[in-house]
Amino acid sequence: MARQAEFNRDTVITRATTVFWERGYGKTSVGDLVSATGLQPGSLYAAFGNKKGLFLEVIDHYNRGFLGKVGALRDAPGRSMDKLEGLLQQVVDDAAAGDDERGCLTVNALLEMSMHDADIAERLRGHNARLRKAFAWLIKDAQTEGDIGTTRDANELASFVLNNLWGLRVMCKSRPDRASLDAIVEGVLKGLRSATN
Amino acid sequence: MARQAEFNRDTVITRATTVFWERGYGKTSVGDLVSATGLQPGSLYAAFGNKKGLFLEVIDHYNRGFLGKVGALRDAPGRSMDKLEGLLQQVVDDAAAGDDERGCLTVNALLEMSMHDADIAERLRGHNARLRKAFAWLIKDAQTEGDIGTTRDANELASFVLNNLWGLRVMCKSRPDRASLDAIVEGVLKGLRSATN
DNA sequence: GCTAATCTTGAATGTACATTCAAGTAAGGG
DNA sequence: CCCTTACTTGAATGTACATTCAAGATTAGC
Repeated sequence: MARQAEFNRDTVITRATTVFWERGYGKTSVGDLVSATGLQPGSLYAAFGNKKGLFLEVIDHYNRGFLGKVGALRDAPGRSMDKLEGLLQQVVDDAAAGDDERGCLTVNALLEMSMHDADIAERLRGHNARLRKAFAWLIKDAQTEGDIGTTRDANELASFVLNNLWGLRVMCKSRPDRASLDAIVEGVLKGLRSATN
Repeated sequence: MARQAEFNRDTVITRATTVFWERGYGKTSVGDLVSATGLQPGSLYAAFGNKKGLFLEVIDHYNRGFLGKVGALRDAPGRSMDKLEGLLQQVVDDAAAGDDERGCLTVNALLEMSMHDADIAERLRGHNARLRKAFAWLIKDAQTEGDIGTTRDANELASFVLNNLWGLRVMCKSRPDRASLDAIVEGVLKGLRSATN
């Protein structure tokens, strides 16, 4: 009965993600998005409402991805403590390689936007809460496996881990040395483990 | 031989700090700065070159302040380990009060600008390095006082502490609960202390 | 009280931007 | 093959902004 859209929504979101991630929200112009996605302003606005609408979908998509990764890790075989270490190590590797000066889209967005846009702030806070819960599950597993003591609450320990993850996402912006990054991972693991008793 | 300036440079910088801190660099217009400082565009440009020049002076001023605080702490009486805990606790108190959703001007600026402006990025990296050194001195003191083991390098442990400080500056943007914040401080202290042996 | 030097004022300049909209284009049912 | 419905195009709109500049104001030495 009507003409069908020529673009694929996921492809557009993925391409928009790259631009927002590299430039931040404020510095990304609609023109940049037009170039990156191949959609003209009219189509972009018809599909996403406005720049902010597209951005919200972008951060949702991004967080679903990361959350999925942590969830999948939980189902994978191996000790949970090793999985946690592996996750941190991966962030450290990216930071050390200098590839990832972009940091984390969520952290970038949180710092840039939370004071200025209540909708974006709320969305990001929700994502953070879900991510913490995912880490808490992993920590609970490590507690039942005996690698972390049960005297401390898993949710609170998850906040400690998350805090260091966010820290690393800030650190990577100032090209830190490898030894320091390794010391951070070591510090986190000791901070977790020493609750064993 | 010539007319003298009517404004006080430090006052202008302090007022500009407030605006940049609340709004970020990109969202702060020169108009905002004109309102906040009382200087007209012409005077502002004569005194600081441009918006970026003023911002550079603002972050220098801000960091001198924080660095001075850590330096003064070192000369104060008491155990260094307690001083470190006190510093973290202060950030936690601010975050828990919800006063300080502004976070840290340096962290905000690092995330907003490091990818887009090499001058600002370099300046901030320098400040970070100096801050880490200040923490390393405090940790060295704690090592000689016997509260932290000497098997691990003080600079690397300082990175771990700094990492958590940066993390807290991100955390405070999503209104975290008190218990989690306390758990973070506890995690850092255990991560440091467990090196004692 | 004149001159030279500097500061202050605020309107003007030019650019970049988010968003809108009217005209053109495809697709499928009748 | 026509009509309805929806998508696409890209120029137009209006606003917000960083920076400049010419005209006026203030100081200190002479």
